[in-house]
Amino acid sequence: MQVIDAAAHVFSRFGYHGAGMRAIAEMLGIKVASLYTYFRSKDEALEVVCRAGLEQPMTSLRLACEQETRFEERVHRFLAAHHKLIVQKSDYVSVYMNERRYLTPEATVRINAAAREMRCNFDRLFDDARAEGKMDTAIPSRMARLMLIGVLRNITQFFLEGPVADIDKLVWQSGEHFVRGLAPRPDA
Amino acid sequence: MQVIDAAAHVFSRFGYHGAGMRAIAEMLGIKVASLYTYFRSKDEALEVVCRAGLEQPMTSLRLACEQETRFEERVHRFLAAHHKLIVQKSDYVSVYMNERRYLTPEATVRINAAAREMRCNFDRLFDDARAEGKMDTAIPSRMARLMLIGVLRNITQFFLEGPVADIDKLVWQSGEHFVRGLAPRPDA
Amino acid sequence: MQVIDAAAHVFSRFGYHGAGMRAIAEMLGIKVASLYTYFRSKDEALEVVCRAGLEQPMTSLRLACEQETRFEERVHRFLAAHHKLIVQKSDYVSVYMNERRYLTPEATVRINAAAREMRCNFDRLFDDARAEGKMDTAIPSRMARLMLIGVLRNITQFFLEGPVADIDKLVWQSGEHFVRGLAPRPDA
Amino acid sequence: MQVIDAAAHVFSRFGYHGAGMRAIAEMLGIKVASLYTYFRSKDEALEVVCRAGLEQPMTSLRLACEQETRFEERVHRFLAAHHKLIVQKSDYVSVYMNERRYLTPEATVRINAAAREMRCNFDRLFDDARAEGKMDTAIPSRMARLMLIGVLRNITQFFLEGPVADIDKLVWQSGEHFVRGLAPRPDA
DNA sequence: TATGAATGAGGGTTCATTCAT
DNA sequence: GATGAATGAACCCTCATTCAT
Repeated sequence: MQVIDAAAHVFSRFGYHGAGMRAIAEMLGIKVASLYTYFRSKDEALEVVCRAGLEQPMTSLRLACEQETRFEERVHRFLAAHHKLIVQKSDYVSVYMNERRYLTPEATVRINAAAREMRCNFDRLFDDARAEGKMDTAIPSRMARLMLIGVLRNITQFFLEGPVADIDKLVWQSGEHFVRGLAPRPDA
Repeated sequence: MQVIDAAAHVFSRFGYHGAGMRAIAEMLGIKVASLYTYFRSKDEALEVVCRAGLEQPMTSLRLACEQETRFEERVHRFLAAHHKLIVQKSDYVSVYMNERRYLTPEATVRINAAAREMRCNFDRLFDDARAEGKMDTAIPSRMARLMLIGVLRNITQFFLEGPVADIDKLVWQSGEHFVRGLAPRPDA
Repeated sequence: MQVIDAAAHVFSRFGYHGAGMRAIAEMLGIKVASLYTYFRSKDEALEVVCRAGLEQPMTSLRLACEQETRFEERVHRFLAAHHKLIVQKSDYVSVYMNERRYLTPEATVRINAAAREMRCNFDRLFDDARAEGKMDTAIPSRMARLMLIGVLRNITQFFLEGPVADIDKLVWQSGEHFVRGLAPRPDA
Repeated sequence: MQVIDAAAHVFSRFGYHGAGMRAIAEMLGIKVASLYTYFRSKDEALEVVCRAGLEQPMTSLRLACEQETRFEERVHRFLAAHHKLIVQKSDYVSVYMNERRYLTPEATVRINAAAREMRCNFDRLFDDARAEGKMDTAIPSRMARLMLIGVLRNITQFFLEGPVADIDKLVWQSGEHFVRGLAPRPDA
């Protein structure tokens, strides 16, 4: 097991402040002092995990947009990819979502720079949707973005809180719900 | 300032494990040892805060359902009440949302019992919506509930992460989006 | 035994970096964590000790100058007082002499401010000596001061390095030597 | 740069306990583990540095005594040589003076054996001075030795604590003061 | 009610050192 | 000769908690 995976897992499970270096070390079967061969500090470990937790969904979004042209399909594909991602790497995503606020100020700046790129990708997605006539023009991209992130957060959180039986269905219906909610009013 | 408010604020700001009794005491202008006059342990303080953070939204929901009959209005009123609530008491809500996982196993049981009551209120809301013809019958109540909780979480989180300029608009559009997404397909 | 005495003793014996909080605690018969009731950090403890180690010789010098008028007597009285001081409080003096370089930059500034006052007292001593005709006018006050501090350092160091048999004699002869060395050339 | 020079520099700058192997390695541009190719342990490095720090002044003293016959000149030459030495190799001298107390007991024994030889050289210097009529017969050689060592320590310390403007003058006047202070009383 | 003092446990981190490569 | 990885021990310090006052 990779050292950084162990860190992600432990941070995800116990929270950054609730997690001890000891727990990470034990999970790897090494001694605490040895961890410092792999990262300089707990802070840094958090940053590395957060960066991965941010970049993986970014990749999902980019791929979904590249491989699909229709808005609904893009959304569904993005959410499906995200679902697959959290099944395999939920730790990273959940740490990014729930623990990034404990990043060092400097690390926050660095992470935010990367996050800005993701926002651009979202905005492009919604611009395209509007061009397709799939999106109520009264809804600004920013709102749509915040709400889609909310969907992500929701899926992730329910996945983490305990095994949700039909999470596939939750994912699909969340996507469907999101798309429908965005659609222009039929009477307009 | 109330002792429990201070605890809520500190837990919200630094996370349960990131928060020290010292921070709570300093906020009240008393010494750490004095805190134990007000609660038996840090654990207990968390439970009290979480309970309040759960019950206040419950009240909002109950009131919204009592005072309104139309589904859309109920949702908007609920979200508006929630918005008002987090402006005043965001600490409690955010602690319930983000820190309840650090509750003692026993406390978790107690809190979950209360949470079950809220789930019932949600289910009634959606049963009524279906009766009103405002909700796609293919969507189970449970899904709708999870998604509405997601909306709550989203609003709360964005409020906390920093002052969102037009949060009123986010609240209203989140409600509108939620309602629309739930609506039966026009072609059905 | 006072907590700060223990710190002074341990710093003096093992050096600041060679000394552990454990050693201080053991000397007092308390646990390490309890030390932090008395000072905020090891840094701060060093500053307190250094301050005392600086102020006590300052007092000796002031008293010697107040109680005596003749230069030689002032020097002898000062050295004798210093000798008495290091018999009782050698720890403080030696820490000031040997460990003050490990002070925090901020603490260094604070200590140096106090040290400047002592330099003034020295300068006054030598001005008087010159007026008395006891001092070669070719020797600047600053030089004389540096050399007298050297004498202090010497006495202290020999005291610390192991019991010097006739330290009284060393003190007296150091003083005598210092005074004589300063005297104007007889043929001048 | 020689490995032992780096050790001397780091020990001098941070103190033996304040210095880490890492600092020495970084100064040489190698990794910590590689240091152990050059010495067996930190202890041993300290001993090597101390030995050099002791032997170099010994050489100065021997040369000064060989090349001069008059007492005053010997002292001045010795101090001048010492001054020149600390300009080039202050690290070694300062480590010997300030850090030798952290030597292993066994190393201490070895160093002290070498130091005894230096004491003999001093004693010879003062015996000659007395024969020349340059030294008050009431002052034992041992006292004179302790005081001359004090002068050395003083010069070294002031040099280290920061650039002293006219250190040449301090050196010369220290020597002059030392010699004069030792001289027999004119009325005797 | 309030607190100063004390503490066991544990926090993250650095240390000097070894050893297989 | 050089080093990455590993480690036991120690580092300073903070933690939540108790208790006599």
